[in-house]
Amino acid sequence: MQIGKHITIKDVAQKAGVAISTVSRVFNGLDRVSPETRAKVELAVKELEYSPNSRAVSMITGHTKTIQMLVPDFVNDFYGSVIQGVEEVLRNNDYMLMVCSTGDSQEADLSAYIKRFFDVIDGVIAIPSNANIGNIQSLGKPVIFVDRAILGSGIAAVTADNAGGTYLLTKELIRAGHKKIAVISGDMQLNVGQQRLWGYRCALSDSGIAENADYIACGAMYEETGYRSFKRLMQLSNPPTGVVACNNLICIGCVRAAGELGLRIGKDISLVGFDDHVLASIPNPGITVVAGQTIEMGRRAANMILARIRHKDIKEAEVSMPVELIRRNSIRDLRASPAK
Amino acid sequence: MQIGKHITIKDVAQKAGVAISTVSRVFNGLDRVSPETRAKVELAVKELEYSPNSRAVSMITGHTKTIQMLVPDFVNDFYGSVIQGVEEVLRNNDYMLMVCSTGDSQEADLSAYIKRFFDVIDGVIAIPSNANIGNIQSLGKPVIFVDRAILGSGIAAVTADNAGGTYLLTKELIRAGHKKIAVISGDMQLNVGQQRLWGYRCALSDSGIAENADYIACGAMYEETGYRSFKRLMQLSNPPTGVVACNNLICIGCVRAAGELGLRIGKDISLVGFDDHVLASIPNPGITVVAGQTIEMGRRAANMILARIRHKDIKEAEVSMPVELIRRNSIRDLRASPAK
DNA sequence: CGTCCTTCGCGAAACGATTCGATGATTGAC
DNA sequence: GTCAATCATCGAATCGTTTCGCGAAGGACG
Repeated sequence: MQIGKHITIKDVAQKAGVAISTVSRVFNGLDRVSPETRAKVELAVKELEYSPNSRAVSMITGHTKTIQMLVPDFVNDFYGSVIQGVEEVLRNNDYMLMVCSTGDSQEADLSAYIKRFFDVIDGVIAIPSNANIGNIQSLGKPVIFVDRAILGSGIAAVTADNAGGTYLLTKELIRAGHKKIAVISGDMQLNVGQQRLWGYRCALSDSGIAENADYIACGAMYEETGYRSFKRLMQLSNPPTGVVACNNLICIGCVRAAGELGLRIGKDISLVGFDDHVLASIPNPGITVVAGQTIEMGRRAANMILARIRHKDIKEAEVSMPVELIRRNSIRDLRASPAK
Repeated sequence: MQIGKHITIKDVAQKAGVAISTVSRVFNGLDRVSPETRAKVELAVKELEYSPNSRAVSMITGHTKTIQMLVPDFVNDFYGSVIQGVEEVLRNNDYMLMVCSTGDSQEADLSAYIKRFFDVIDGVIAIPSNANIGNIQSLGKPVIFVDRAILGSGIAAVTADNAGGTYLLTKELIRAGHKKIAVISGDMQLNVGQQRLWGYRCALSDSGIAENADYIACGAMYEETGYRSFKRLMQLSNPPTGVVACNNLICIGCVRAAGELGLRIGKDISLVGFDDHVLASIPNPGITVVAGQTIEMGRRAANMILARIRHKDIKEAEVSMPVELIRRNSIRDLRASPAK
């Protein structure tokens, strides 16, 4: 309608014939206002289509109703799901979501990103890409990690049941008669990498299978890691018959490598993965995975940060979300027919 | 460090022994300041680690250095790529990115989302999910559409060469000897749906192939549409031998349906798609697609909005980005061996 | 030596809201 | 009828900046 100036509280006050402070009081409703005055003001507000300028409000009140979210990138749809959950909750609570990608770089310092926009945010939700978080907790604003936690950082996190997930996955291979099982995991500085490897180890030792150092590959949680490690594993003189891929990207890398090597998944090689994704869900052959509720993880994180903003004294808590095994056709049953 | 109050310009002024306005001037460097004074101030700024409060700045200057981005959702990695490009440019220009998902709903009114945060943004970049854009251009802030344009809305847009893409795709099928070619496209209200269908039609008529109404399916650009339409097409008494899927999701739906029907892509049925995605790029069999530079589209849009913020008088312009054909193995060559 | 002009720095107003203490009107009790 | 208490409303200060107008100092010139 009007391209020019925006309606201010002053305009409303003038139109309603009351003081500025009175208009403010009918909005924030702390103090009592007589019914007639309130009616006059509300009429003016409606006619003028007034809504308070949030910048001005935040100067006084100190809060901006904005949460900053830091993710490694936006292209991985796993991160996308988390953002989706966060944004949903925030929107319903009249908060805004500011996003920032930190990139893959191992040196990216999270606290630098936060400092940059420090004065316009009330809190931070981050998916850290490394353990380099600077003096994040001294910033004085609530921070929550999602998907990955940083051990000993004292920062609350919402994660998947990492160890439980790879345990299930590995057990599934063992149940089908596999003994030579490899794992491809990520950075050991992050809990995801550590815990997912740990679940694999537990499953092995529970079943009395000895670990083989050659079968353990660690890198970063990227497709490249999966691709390279898979090829290396297959070139071993005594290659594994089953592979546990510790995230969606690694799994995709494995599939790509298998394709190039002419290995049929579910027949020549068995593959299971952490996190569900399109490639795994299409029955060709369809890959057995454990899947967490990624959107729900985002929702939880958002609710946690909101709670911390409202009540400053909430202490750290780690939320671990259950994962579910989705059986598909990527495991060859070695009990039926002997290994090739 | 200090949990309590933040450092203000006042603290800097006091420490440097100058007036507040002087500090401001060394920051904004419009007016001249003597070298010694400047040095004193800069020292104080460094020691105190001062940075101006952007809320206060924006109260005066009127701009917030924040762009709002509206997307249907965050899970589709196509949208993710666009966001990635936008965010990259914005970050490098010291702008912030606020995101909001509008959902799939056909009634979602874009201008309502914008109004909600109107006073904290300088401009809007949107991927509209329908043609219901309200009185968006009367808002008085620059708006750019990405991926999809709305015909006759008078709003600038960055899109892929839609017609050109499906033209290439369809031609590729024709070149391999296909004559019975179906297309699955999206909403005809949006230019994507229209133009992609148009490219298919042009390719057909250029090659003297008559259109068959049964072979044209329109829905929404979702997996469900691809899945259903593909199944319907295959149940026709005279089914097509080739299918053009007009976006990544539709293509995924087709692959899923083909799998369920036991049809092998590249053998029993030929499939080509608009937009690249993981499923298409894995050689199993690998799907021929046309791919736009999605991240680049986001970058362009961001640069356009920045330009419009700085120079208010830029008039509308439609940017169409070229697409590239990526040949893989999803087309059966009918010239070599007769159709089964 | 006085005047004028330039340069540098200061103080105050303004942006749009919240909030607290003050004011004036109304009411109730004695 | 007087005084105190209550209630609705108002005005002013405040948040942290930018920006404009003005004054002081100092150099150039007649």
